[in-house]
Amino acid sequence: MARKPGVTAAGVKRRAEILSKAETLISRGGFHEMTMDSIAEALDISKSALYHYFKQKEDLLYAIRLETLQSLVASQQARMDSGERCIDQLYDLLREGLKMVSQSPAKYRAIFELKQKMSREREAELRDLERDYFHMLVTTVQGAIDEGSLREIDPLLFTQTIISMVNHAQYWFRPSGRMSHVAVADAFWDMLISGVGAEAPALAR
Amino acid sequence: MARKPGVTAAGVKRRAEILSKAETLISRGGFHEMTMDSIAEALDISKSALYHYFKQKEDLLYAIRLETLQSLVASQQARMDSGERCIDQLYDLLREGLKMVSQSPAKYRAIFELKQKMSREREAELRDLERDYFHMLVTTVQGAIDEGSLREIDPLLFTQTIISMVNHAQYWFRPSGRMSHVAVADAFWDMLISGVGAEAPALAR
Amino acid sequence: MARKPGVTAAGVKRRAEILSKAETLISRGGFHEMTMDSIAEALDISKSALYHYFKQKEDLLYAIRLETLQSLVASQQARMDSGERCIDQLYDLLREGLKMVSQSPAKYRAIFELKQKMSREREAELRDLERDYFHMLVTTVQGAIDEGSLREIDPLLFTQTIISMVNHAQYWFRPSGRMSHVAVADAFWDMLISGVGAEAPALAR
Amino acid sequence: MARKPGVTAAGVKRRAEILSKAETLISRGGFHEMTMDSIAEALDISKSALYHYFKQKEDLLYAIRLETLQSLVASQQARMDSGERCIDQLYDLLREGLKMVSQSPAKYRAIFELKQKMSREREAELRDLERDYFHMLVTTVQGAIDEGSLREIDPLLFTQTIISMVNHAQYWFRPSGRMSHVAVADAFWDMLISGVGAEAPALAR
DNA sequence: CATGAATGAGTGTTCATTCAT
DNA sequence: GATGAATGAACACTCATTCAT
Repeated sequence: MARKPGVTAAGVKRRAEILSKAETLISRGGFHEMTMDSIAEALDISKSALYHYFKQKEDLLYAIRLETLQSLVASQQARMDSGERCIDQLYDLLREGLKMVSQSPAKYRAIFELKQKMSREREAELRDLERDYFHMLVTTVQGAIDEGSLREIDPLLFTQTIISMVNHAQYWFRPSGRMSHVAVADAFWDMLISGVGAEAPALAR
Repeated sequence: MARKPGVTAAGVKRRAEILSKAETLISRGGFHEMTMDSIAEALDISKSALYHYFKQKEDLLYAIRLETLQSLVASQQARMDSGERCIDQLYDLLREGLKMVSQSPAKYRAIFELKQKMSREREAELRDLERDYFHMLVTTVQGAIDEGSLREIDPLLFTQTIISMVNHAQYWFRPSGRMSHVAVADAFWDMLISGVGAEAPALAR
Repeated sequence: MARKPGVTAAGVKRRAEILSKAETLISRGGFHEMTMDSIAEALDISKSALYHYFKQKEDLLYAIRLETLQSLVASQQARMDSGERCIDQLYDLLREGLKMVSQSPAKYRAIFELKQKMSREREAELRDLERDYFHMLVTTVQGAIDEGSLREIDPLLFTQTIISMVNHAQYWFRPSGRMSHVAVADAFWDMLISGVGAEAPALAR
Repeated sequence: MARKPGVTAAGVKRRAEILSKAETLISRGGFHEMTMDSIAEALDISKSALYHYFKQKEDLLYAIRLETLQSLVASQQARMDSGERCIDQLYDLLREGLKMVSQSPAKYRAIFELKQKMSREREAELRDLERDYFHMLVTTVQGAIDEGSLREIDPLLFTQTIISMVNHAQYWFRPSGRMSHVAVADAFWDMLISGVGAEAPALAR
């Protein structure tokens, strides 16, 4: 795990501050804007102090991705444990996802753009976690099919569709725009569930 | 004018080689992995030769984004001029987009992740081009509604949905996977048009 | 504050070494000959170590000019506080100036040729210091007039004359030459005070 | 001599344009601002064309210094041939010098700051020319002493004094200031000839 | 725990110069 | 004569990382 044990209370706090600042720096300017120097300067501590808590830059990246993924997994687990219908869980996922993207794009960048520069083992570990998360979602989609809420579609592709919508929102959604994130979620959901075709689905192909 | 590049046939070729190599480097590793050094080394030319064709790194980025956007605009324009039904144009867009993403992810990174580090004017110029492209798509969606192929949905959100699907595919689609890009396009299209809800749309909300 | 330089005794020493070496390099070859590389190499330290003490080349230039100006101001202040007659202070200024120019031309280059390439604020700050120094000299000249040692001449022009003599000496004076710097100062002083005209000043105009 | 023969009339003109532009670039920004690139760009010709007329940067510098010195020598020679009294020639020298410095500081920078980076022979050649010029001035000063216009002073030091005044003026004189260059010349001249001491020369030393 | 000192490998960029056409 | 192509050496500056105290 390679984490410095936050023995002191102050130490634990510091560690959290560092992680938080790192995320902030990633959120504006992306991956390469987050330098050890900039973190140290922003927190007004010495670079050496930084290396006390994270002995490599990779450790920081790893911690961010790990915690983000774990929180995603935890939220979904909570939904799955809630007894809600699967179809409702999926709607919640979409809405909460859009909320998160609009509030802290860094989180999503962390997941999708930080994959580089990590040691084999850690990369594998995180990839597994991601896979676990993806499987949870797919399972929920399958559950929605089984419970009769969704028709017989490809569960993987539908999962990717939801993720696409959420993830891509970071590039266009503005909280100050004409629609709230809830309104967007509802509109997306309506299109997904009912389809966009006219009555007689005179579709190409 | 005393300008440099692309007067000689050899020069034109070199410029193209550089651009192509730059795209390749962006496609694996993203923005910061494309260094002037790495391009020069990969093409086995001196860095100074590089600077003969592009006076700044930014110029390279600009050229890539510009040419990519222009080709996207041109394809869509071609579709709009073809006399095809709008709904069919949209399907083509989805399929061609997935094909492009799967074949050269760099193109899409170029559009969505290269936006930083550009001078005001150029950023504005590209943003306008992007807006133009987006408007073309929205217009086509509206056309599909008007021609009776799509029901009355929000044209902007549906456009974003298609773009999301295409763009996000760079993160998960593998040409060697179980489905071809055409199969994915068809499956996506089916979900979008017919909706994913079961008969009795006993949906949440 | 997390600032770097000059906390350790060793650090203070290094900083001084760097400044000194920078002055030396400026003295032979002027502004552009003083490169960060050449300083680092001459001191046998890494360039990064240099940047530990001075974050920009400009900072080095600034430090040199600042310290030089401050020492000039301090010397003149000392003379003004000494109770000496103003006329004697001016002679001292001339003699000390010639001494300084002959011993370390870099100091004077620093003042008169390093003005470029500095940020607005710093340039302004140094310009103010220069102005202060100039005003001190002018005040002393005026004092010499008031005390009856000089006739009613333009104080500014006479101040410029003294500065001219001192500054230009860097281009011709050699300590190994036929006259010592004291002899030069005396000869200059004699010409200035008594004038160079013959008895009957049969001057042009 | 190494000059490209300006065979064509257009060629001669080009050469002059280049020299002129080079001087302009030196005048603002000093020696290192004059790059072969900047000259070529400013004149809208290719760098290769530049190298047609001056095959090294040094040739340009040499040409500038040479022509400047030659024109200085020529002016002084003209004065010496004019039959004017030596003392009047010296006044003219001061006034013309101040005029030149105020109008084109580049000329003076060329003389005093361009000395570096020149091959042995050329440096020697120019140094000789400078020496010749200096000797002409010294001779004129001696002539003024001999003709009874100046008292018995050190001719070399007085010559340096005049040069100092002229040369240093580039650092403080502004044509738009309170005094014209003629007024400055007159004031300098008055101080020099009559001296600045009060009646009873109760001077230090 | 924390700091300042120090480093090596880049990273974008400039510049004088050469050469084939 | 003139141009575009190409180069190598420098240059200011950055960044992740190590170490003694």
